[in-house]
Amino acid sequence: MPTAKTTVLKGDFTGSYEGSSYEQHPPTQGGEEGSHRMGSGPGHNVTRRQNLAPPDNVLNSAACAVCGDRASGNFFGATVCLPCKSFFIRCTKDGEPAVQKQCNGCCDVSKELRNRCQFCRFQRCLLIGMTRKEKPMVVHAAEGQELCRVCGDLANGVHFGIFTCEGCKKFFRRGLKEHKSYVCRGAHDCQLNPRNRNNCRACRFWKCAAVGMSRDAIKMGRPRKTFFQSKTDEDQAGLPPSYFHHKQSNTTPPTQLTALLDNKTPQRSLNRSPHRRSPTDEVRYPVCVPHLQLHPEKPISFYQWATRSESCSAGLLGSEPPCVASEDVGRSQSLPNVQTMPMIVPLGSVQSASHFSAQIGENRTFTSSNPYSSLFRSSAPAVTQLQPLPVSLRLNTDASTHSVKKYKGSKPPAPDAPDHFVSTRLCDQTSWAPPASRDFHAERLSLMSSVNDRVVRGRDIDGALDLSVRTNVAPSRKNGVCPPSYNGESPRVYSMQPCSQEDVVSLLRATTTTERVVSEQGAFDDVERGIKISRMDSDSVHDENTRSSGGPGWTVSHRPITEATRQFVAHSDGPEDLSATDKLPQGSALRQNYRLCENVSETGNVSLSSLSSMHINSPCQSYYQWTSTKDKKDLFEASSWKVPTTLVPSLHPEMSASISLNSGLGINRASSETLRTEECTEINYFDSMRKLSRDVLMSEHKTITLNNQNAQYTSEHFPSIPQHCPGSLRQEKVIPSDNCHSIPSEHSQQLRYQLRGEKQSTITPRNNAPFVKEDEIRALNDIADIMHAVIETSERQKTTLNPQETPTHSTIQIPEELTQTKLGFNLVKLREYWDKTLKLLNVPAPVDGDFEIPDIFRFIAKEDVTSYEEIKKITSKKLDVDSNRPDGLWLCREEEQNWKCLQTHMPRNVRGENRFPFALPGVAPIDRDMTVD
DNA sequence: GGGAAAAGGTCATAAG
DNA sequence: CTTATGACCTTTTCCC
Repeated sequence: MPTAKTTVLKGDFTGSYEGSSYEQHPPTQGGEEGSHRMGSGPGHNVTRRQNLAPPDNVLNSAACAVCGDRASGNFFGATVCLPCKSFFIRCTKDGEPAVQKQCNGCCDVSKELRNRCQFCRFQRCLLIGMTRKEKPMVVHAAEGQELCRVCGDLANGVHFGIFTCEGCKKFFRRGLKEHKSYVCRGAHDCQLNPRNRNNCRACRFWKCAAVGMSRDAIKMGRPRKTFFQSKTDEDQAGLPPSYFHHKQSNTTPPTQLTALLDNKTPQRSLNRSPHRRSPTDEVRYPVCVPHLQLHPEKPISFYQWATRSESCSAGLLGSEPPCVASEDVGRSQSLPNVQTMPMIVPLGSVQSASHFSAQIGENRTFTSSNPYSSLFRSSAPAVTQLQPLPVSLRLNTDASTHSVKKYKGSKPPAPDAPDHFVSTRLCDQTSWAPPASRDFHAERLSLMSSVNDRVVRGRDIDGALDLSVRTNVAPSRKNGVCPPSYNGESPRVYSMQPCSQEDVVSLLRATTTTERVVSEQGAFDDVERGIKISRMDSDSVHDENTRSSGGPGWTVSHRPITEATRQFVAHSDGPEDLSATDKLPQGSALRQNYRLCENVSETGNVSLSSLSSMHINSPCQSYYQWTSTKDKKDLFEASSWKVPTTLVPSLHPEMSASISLNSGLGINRASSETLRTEECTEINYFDSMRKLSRDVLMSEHKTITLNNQNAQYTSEHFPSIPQHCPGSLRQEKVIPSDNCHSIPSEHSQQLRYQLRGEKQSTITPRNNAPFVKEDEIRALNDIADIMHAVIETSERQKTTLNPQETPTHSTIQIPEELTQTKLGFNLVKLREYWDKTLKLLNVPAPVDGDFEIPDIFRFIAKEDVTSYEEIKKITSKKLDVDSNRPDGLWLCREEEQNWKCLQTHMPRNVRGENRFPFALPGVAPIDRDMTVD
């Protein structure tokens, strides 16, 4: 029988906490930690609200008690208009209002004059009784009552195995259900109480998990009678205390659980191992303790708890990766003992976590913060000698376009918009329609020309233009407002050119917008859009149909997976089952390494570009261990985007310091080299490329990038590598050091196999690879030869030029035809270009059809391959040309799908606590009201 | 099958 | 206008 619905009187807070044992506390002054506060819904009213709402006709005719304008309803305890409601919200948003008295206190606050004096208007609000009712910070439970283990509010039962209030129950359930990935804007140490529990969802969810809420702990139905009857005091020690209220008085001494939760000294011994429990001492309810769920037969560790599917799916571990390897791995003698690995737990949980760790026989240390995150600070002395860091940031143009569109909240470009991936950033900022007054072609030519001298340095080993050529900072921010440094005239290009801190911050803001969307809306919305802001610590977007390149923070990528990719991965040393990463602990280094394996483009090329550029030039490798927003913030503050000159003594002002190589032929193959300024010539550049390519292929120990989460593993198995060797071990190539060594990939492979529970056959990851090493070497040699030919051509051109007109830092111009094509990658034009090159080199060119550059170079050295048809046959790749594309030239089917996806998915307006930005050094926070009406 | 308890659903509401 | 929240309500699950 449904009960009659009650109508709630808006703003009626009377009766809150009536009948409860809450203590009424006056509101705190100045607010509590964190000024951010989510809409907390009816949470401020605890008792069921009465049907006290006046009839609509009464309300409609009522006047605002503040200004006399027509009231819109009852808000904050008074009948007021919307402007006054908003005014009151603004005044009380961050604690006490900041309005100062600058009058005699008798100003007219009528409708017409209400904006004249904020002080008097706010006084009027207070006078009529407007108030924000909040829950008390501390709640005391009466007899028989339990407090919520998460926030301390009154619990109304056991939810997910733990006594919680209704709100936390619902909150936790939502978190699990909706795959939310919350971000703490603080230090993951937000204190939770009934009043501020909505301030930080990340910490609230962490707390929920930390106290043991879990789907595994769900106990449906009626508890067994024997559950209460067969327990001795000792056996009851670890049980939720409320269960004993059914059988005994509430004077039960503190149990292990309550003692830990309340930080009291338990009266019973805490050293009993759960292993000692008699099998007859059946505990039907999982005993939930902080970080551990003890089970009589099979105690599980915090790690096991943390890596349960729900914990992972909820993104719990993504925000602060607490572990590096699995328990199974830990049992191997040849692998690190995870029992002793430091484990990261939420702040305030160290003691209890350590306690229970010891209780079940673990000898593990716990820390509340990433012990590695501060490593870069330990090398801070060099910060005294700083020079601006020529950061090379990359944004995929198409992805940044996505970003803009999403954030702008405007429609995607019209289907007939030409060159949408490029031109949208040049489009009208609100309609996405190409303005008739603008010549896109000319603009792009101008853009390309402006960076032409740098573009050549972005040319990849395979001759393709580096993606960063087409990188720009999207004129982001909502409603078309651009980042502060964006002048609105032409797209700012961040492409192999020095960026100022302001530029970086601008880019950061532009991209973080999307990141926030990703983290807030969850992975699966964005999978549909095929967008991700990659973070090495985040797997928020993960779907078998989408791959994103892992990047140091800001790589925006869109990379659909094709069957060809799967095949490639299957025949490489990557995992056969791409979805296998789901089985790995989220946020763990292993998973990240796995993702490197997945970092395969639709061309079958393994992209290591995300590992190549930025982090090498960064003052430390900490980009790879960004585990939270705070980490990023700290990194900003510590590095100030400068690099110790002692580390990079002679950076080329434009070229950055590193040259990296994507082998394109397999994972775990990368090499890099630093060029000094005087060495930064094209010849040296390509010589280095050639050298690197051979190094990559010839090296017995394929370098594998490990981040600091692997430091523990590294130190145990490679004692010569200091544990504090920051970040990527490939750093050895940048900062030569006797202390840094590369990691044989076999070990990584070994880990993978063990983690997957598979038998490791032979550690020859390339056994099934389609090419043998010699082929690759020849192919890369040919590539290098091609590049040399290009250089020679350029040199010949240079000699014909007037020396005074010769560019000082570049002589190779982008072929004009490339600049006129979509992203410079029009296949027809590109093929023409390459045909010329190949002809120059007297290399058989493909005869027909579309082609993919990597394939060309992969097979070019195979003597038995004489036509592109054979190449296609071997690679089994198909490039579908579809006339439905606006310009009639789909690159592939995925592009078409993306295009259609783009059209069907509208961006969402996102609010909430994850709203960017946090304060960045030296830059004023973004004005959230920065809108264009 | 009844009872008990928690999971799960609904929707008014605060807040922006 | 959107969103998150949580008090209340309904359904599910399990024990007796």
